[in-house]
Amino acid sequence: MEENKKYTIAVRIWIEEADGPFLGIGKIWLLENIAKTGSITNAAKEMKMAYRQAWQLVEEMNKRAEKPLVEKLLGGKGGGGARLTEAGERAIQTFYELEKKIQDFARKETLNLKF
Amino acid sequence: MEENKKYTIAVRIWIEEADGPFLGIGKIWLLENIAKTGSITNAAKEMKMAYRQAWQLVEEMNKRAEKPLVEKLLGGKGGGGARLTEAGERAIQTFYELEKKIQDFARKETLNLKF
DNA sequence: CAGCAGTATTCCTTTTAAAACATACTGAAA
DNA sequence: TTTCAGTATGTTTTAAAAGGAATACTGCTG
Repeated sequence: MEENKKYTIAVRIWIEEADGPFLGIGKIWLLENIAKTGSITNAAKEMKMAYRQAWQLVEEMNKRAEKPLVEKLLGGKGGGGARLTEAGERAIQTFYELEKKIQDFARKETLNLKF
Repeated sequence: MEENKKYTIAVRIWIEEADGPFLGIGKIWLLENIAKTGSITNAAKEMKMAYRQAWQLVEEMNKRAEKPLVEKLLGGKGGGGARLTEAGERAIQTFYELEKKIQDFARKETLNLKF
């Protein structure tokens, strides 16, 4: 009798826009952490990511979405911060809904993979 | 009236095994090119990939599949070559079937993405 | 037994991406 | 008008991955 390894299917989704990949799980995590911490700086720390990169991702998202997903507050009490716009909140929801549907479907389709 | 950008959903699937990602579209292409050209060398050329890397991918596939996906012929007329095993042929089929099902489903679920 | 073409394998260079560093700028509040 | 924490941005360093070069091996064939 031959060996019986276990294989599973993995699915990754992201949103494409005219200029290429627009929104995947990485940016979604960033959005969530911005919402949670109130700033890009702290979100980046939370994710052990450089502020610089986090900031660039936010810039890109805001430019390529129809309206900004993150509102940035410059200067003032506490130096400022960042928070999600309505569109930002919706983006998270939409993404996870889509992801769940597709992954559930994929799991259902997977039985007895052999290689 | 506001801008109306077009967003689409993209899906990528791959097969996981105990030690992590096992088989994705890249290795599938390699398998196809080996089948088409009869050798790893020519498959690599076709894909503008270094022989070295192609060879490593084949090694990995063969080790982690229950049985080898590629049969390698060493020396002899024409120096040898490589061809797919039954399991290799089946892997390609299985992968594309799964991919098509899931992508079709994803496309159906996508209407009117807004960000 | 020399030639050949592809496999097998090591080593070194190059490219690229990520991370780290540095430094202005902003504006509310004490 | 100085402090402060976060945003904004350029530069440099480092690390990792990709690529290329070189060499040995294999076994049929003329």
